[in-house]
Amino acid sequence: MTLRLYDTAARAVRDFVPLEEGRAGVYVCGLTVQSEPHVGHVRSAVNFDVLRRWLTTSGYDVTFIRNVTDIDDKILVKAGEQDRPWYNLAYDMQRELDRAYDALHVLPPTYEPLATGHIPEMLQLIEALIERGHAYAAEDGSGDVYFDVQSWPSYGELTRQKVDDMEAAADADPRGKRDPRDFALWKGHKPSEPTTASWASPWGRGRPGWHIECSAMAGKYLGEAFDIHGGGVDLRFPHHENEQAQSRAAGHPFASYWMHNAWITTSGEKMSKSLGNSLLVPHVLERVRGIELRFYMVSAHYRSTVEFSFEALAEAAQGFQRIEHFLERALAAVDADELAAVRSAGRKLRIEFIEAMDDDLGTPAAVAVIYDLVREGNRLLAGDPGADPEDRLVETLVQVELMLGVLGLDPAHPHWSTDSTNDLTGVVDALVTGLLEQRAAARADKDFATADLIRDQIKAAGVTIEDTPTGPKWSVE
RNA sequence: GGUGGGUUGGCCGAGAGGCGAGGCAACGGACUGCAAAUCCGUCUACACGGGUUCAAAUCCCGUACCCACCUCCA
Repeated sequence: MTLRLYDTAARAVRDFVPLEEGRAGVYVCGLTVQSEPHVGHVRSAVNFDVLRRWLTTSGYDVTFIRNVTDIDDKILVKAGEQDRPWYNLAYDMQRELDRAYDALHVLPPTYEPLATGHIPEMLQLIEALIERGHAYAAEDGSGDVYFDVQSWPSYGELTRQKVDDMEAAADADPRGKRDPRDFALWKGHKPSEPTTASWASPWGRGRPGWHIECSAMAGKYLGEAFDIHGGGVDLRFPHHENEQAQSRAAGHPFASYWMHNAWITTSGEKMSKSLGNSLLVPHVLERVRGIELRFYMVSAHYRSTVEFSFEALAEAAQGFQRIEHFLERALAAVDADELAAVRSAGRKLRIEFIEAMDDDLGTPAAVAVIYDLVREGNRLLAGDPGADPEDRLVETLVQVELMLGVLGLDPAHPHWSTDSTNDLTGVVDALVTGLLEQRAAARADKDFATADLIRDQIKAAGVTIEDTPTGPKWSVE
């Protein structure tokens, strides 16, 4: 069984064959840090985090690069509107983004390059393109440098478009362009823009075009040829098409596989920045925990559009809590030494889970495998004692832990430890325990009215009581 | 105009020629003093119209509606 991935360029699921055995180089387009991240942005990060984790689990030595675009038109415009330096805005938003990634346990990439830190690499690439006759400096003195689309016959190959069918850029102030579809590699400095947003180049001061950044950074950290390039569907054109064109025109084979995650939509439409604050990550995290939001995203396939709703999110959270609940109960029921022994013995993942993940990261099917095991485990917990050899429960528990871990969803992982608990646990425990003792006394006297009253009061405070064979347990809702 | 994707049960969400994905909700049962949690069971769906096939949600043709990209976008 080998890993198969959907390759946008081939428009088909293909066996993953790395350039170098045992290693995988992945480049994912990160964000332009111009505003706070919403759930859609984070979906991409979660999807590719799952890819990264699965590659690692499968034994690959993964180099995972995700960039930050920290200079571009919008950053300059927004910073201008807010009357602050553009680099301050970009840095602020970058930190917001980091917080959002962290809240969803998106692992830090191997390295996260900034566009502004790689100007020399970009200039080098642009010069190579000019030498090879695939780029030219505008003759209007603007200092712009463009990629010459007509000079590269396979332009459009990634998205199967013919140059002649493409609509010319509407903004096309044709200026120094030879063809309206030519795109900027380098943008000459404009007097209206801050000088801090410009760098010296053979064509005068200026700043890089968007597409060249990724080509330069991918090349620097992954080499001229690497395995997987990812990003959101919208990036296929023009961004990824242009990246590929300019990299290949410069003589670099570039990416072997192209992967694109689908959107999270609202009301059937793409989530755009004009939607306001309701879907910003911190806002959504007021309603559910980070691990629940991650579970919601992982429950859908990365290439399927997800219609976001708080109802669906709450449902997912509900479902996840059932898994967590099983974990808690099993952990309490199982012999600690035996558990430790089984854990350290290094169990293999269930074949159904592996097959699901190998099939183009079939996380929905993988989650279904987890639920099947949770049910199995619950049955063992509920059922005929004596009939069950306890090690089956231990095995089931460890399997569930393993699978959740692969998906970045193990609630026991230290990363999530601040998520649900807080310093008041001890205080609440003392209070609730006192009340539970009163309830127990009432129940012993068959005074159920009083017992239920106490339970209702506790519940009203947001604490749920569960009677177990070993006595009542409480948990905060 | 060109390109890519979608329409699945009350809801979410997989699958991609034959074996009832899974979850949430609801209902019935077991358990419980009653609950909660858990288990068992019920709810047999694939936009529409044709076609291919022993067999179609899945393939083919057509229709309708929706979304995305071709301008910044995860």
